[in-house]
Amino acid sequence: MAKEMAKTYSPREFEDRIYDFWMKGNYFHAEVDKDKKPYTIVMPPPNITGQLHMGHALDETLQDILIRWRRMQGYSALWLPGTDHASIATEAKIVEAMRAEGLTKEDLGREKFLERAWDWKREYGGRITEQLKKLGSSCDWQRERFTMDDGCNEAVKEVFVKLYHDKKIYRGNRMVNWCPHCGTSISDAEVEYKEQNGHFWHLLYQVKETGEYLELATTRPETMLGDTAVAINAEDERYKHLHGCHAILPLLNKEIPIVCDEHADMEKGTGVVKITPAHDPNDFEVGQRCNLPIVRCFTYDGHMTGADDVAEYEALKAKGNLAENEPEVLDCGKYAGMTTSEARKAILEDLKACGALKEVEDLTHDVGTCYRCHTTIEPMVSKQWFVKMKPLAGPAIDAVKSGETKFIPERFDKIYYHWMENIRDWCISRQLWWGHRIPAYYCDECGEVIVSKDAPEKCPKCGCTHLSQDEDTLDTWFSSALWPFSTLGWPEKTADLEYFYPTNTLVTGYDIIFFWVARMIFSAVEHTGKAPFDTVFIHGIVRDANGIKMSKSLGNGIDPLEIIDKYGADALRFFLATGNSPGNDMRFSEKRVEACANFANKLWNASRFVHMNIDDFDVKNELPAELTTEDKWIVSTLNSVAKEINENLEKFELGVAVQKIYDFIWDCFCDWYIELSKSRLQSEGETAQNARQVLLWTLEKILRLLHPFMPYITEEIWQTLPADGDTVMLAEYPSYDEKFCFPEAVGSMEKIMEAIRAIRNRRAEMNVPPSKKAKVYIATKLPEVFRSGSQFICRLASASEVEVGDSFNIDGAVNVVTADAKVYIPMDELVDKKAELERLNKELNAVQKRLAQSEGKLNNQGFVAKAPAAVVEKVKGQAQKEREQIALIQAAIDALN
RNA sequence: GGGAGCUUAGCUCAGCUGGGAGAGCAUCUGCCUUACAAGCAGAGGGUCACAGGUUCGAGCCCUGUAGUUCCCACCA
Repeated sequence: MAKEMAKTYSPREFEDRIYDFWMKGNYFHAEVDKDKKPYTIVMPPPNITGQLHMGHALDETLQDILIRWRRMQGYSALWLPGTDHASIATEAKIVEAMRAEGLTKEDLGREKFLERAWDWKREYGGRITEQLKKLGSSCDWQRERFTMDDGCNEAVKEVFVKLYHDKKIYRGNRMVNWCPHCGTSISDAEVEYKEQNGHFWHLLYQVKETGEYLELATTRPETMLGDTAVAINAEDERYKHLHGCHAILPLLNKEIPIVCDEHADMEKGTGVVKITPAHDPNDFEVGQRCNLPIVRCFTYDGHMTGADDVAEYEALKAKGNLAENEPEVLDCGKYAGMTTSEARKAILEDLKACGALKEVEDLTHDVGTCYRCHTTIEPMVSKQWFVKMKPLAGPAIDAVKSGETKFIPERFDKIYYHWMENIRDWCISRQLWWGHRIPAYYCDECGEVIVSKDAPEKCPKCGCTHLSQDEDTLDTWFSSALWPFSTLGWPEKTADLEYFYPTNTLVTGYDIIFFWVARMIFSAVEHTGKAPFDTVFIHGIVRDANGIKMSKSLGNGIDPLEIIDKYGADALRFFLATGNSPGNDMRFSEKRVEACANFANKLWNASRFVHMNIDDFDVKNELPAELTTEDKWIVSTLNSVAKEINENLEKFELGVAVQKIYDFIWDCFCDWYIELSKSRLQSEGETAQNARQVLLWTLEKILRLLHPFMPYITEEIWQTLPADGDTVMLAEYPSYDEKFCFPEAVGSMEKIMEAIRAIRNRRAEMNVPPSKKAKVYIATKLPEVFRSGSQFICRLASASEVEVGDSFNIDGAVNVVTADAKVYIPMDELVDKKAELERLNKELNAVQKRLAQSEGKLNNQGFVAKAPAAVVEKVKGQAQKEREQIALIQAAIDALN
């Protein structure tokens, strides 16, 4: 029955094989099962462009631990995997690949480009999921989804159309963040602010009416061509005489009004601000308030506008298709066609030449950059689609306030509230081809806008059949926001949706709370009426050994696959789960991974030991009728550990749980129980057989307990043991059981262990090798306990013989005092009286200190009156033991003198 | 400008509702004790950043300070 175990632990030999075994057994698949409770996790879909990194490894490991634990507890546990189409990242990859062939997007056209993109997806999109499998992820691969598959597309269109008709999606010219490199607008959340060294250029604009010069400062002088006003504060005494006057824009010699607006802060600089409504968010607002024209002087690919751009604008105007806030376009003349940075240089030179540049000041300021390509963002007025956030944010805030969804750790709810409460409308249109195309159609004839899931045949207004679909696609996060329910079949009312939704736990890093978590919450509340998950379990990022964020550009990333190859997936998982507390960053440490692999090796060898002892016998995986003290101790300890681990997991304290399993396996099982069992195993008949059964039973429980954390090794070992079932994955997770509680046996065992430790300690201090055995006398009030433990004292504390009694009077013996016993080890030749006295006095001192502490508490009326009775009792017990110990040590000292 | 986290052994970090400070690595000592030298048995090492406060009792709760990291914010 029992299979062999390989002599050495080499994870490479079995991890892939075990994963195949699970796949073949279909053990990851979850079904609607009315007899079970559902437990659902939807995987944060990694980008199809992605390579597995430590962040994924952490995220996946935490999810897999939770899902495996719940599955073993008997839940119908669904972990739904998938990938994200990652519009900007993927499109950039494909464009880059095309550049090598000398092709541009425009050369190919939309259709051909998309064909390439899908080819690319088919070829590389599965790479990341294959890598996830290496970690042992027990996802239901039958349900794998993609954010751009038909189902998700259906959900996206449904949501878009619905929101449009509810007036929660609108289209218009607004200030957006424009990335000249990616050639698209991006949302506020996608802008990363980075501190950069820059300059403050002080310019002089002459006032037409008075001839005086107004000094104003700017960090972006090239925008001056688009200035349509100069603003001052209405209250500013310095400039009251200028109300209604005009300034002359240098270089263009254009007359622009001097307006009064609250934006001009009297306390800052000169109190005069240039206003460029087309290229600055604040100025756009000023423009709206003061009714200023919007003049655009940058193209959407980061150059200065010229005659062509103006012609385009004029054509649009002639057709009567100018929308509200449509910016006018300036012919920048000599600057036309320059990049914005080239234009900056040229303009500054010209300003200097004409005396309009007063001075240059150095400064550091935060500059918005694109989170994908890190190009400086140009704020631009542009016609885009937006989601109106105010009506969505309120209910989403309530979902967390009411506790329907809770963040772990809790502090992240504050971050969430702050963002939601101050949220601005979400720009969702992207000037990209790879993504969900916006389901909006325009009548070529009358300009009517039709938003519908399917392309209309004719314009409902004028009947014209020439309609064209909006060229833009949606923000990737628009489809990710629907992920928890679109993947379960929404908008259809499927059985899956009914059973598995709302999902239970969302596991993700704090870095995408805004991008994703918040948007899933408001989307789910809006469209399903329910929060998408009950718990958001937040983790930090994995940094390198020096605490630096791992990044491609720094080249300090550590490839999880290499680590897996070297130490095994179990070791990596165990490392990621250990010492990692919710919401906090962690450092990668190869040393610690190695320590985790050593732990796996330890378990491997312990299992081999059990095998050695059961293979030639018919051993049942059940506890014998008669349990010895040490049996009861290990069974009872295991029972309490199982209880605590379940409690810790319920509270998402994975790191704490993992530490407890580690300690139990290494200390309790390996270092103590196995050692304790050896003498029994050498005997005959029932005694040995019972020991074998307890060993097997305990090991089997250990494998179950550890399985969610180290799935491979536990499965590999489990399958060599005589146990019921095909896989440890589906064995019941150990939980607290009152019938396995043996507090008395635990107490006795601990006393024996304390004595053993004390003896070992003394022997080690005196450098006595284990081979030198000595008789041990134990004076105690609990003779039965120590008599029953004498075999262990012999074996584990190098005693040749143990004699237990009330008291002994032995000269020239080494003394060891524990809380419950005084131990004499007669080793005349080794006893150094002076050193022995010194040690005893040191010990006496230490115990006296502790007694003083205990008595201090007991003499404190406040403590006795207010502390819980159990605590007071405990301290009383301690004080009593301490007094006894002092007496024993004192006696030993007296005997030596 | 606002907010959050962190500061515990030489290093990296745990420490769950307040009730005698822990792990891994490193260091030192002794062991090949027939599962494991990727090991066994021991040892040393901490004013829990600092200052107040609450409490019978504080690493843990409150206030402040310092250092550090991060997030948010339209400051020209």
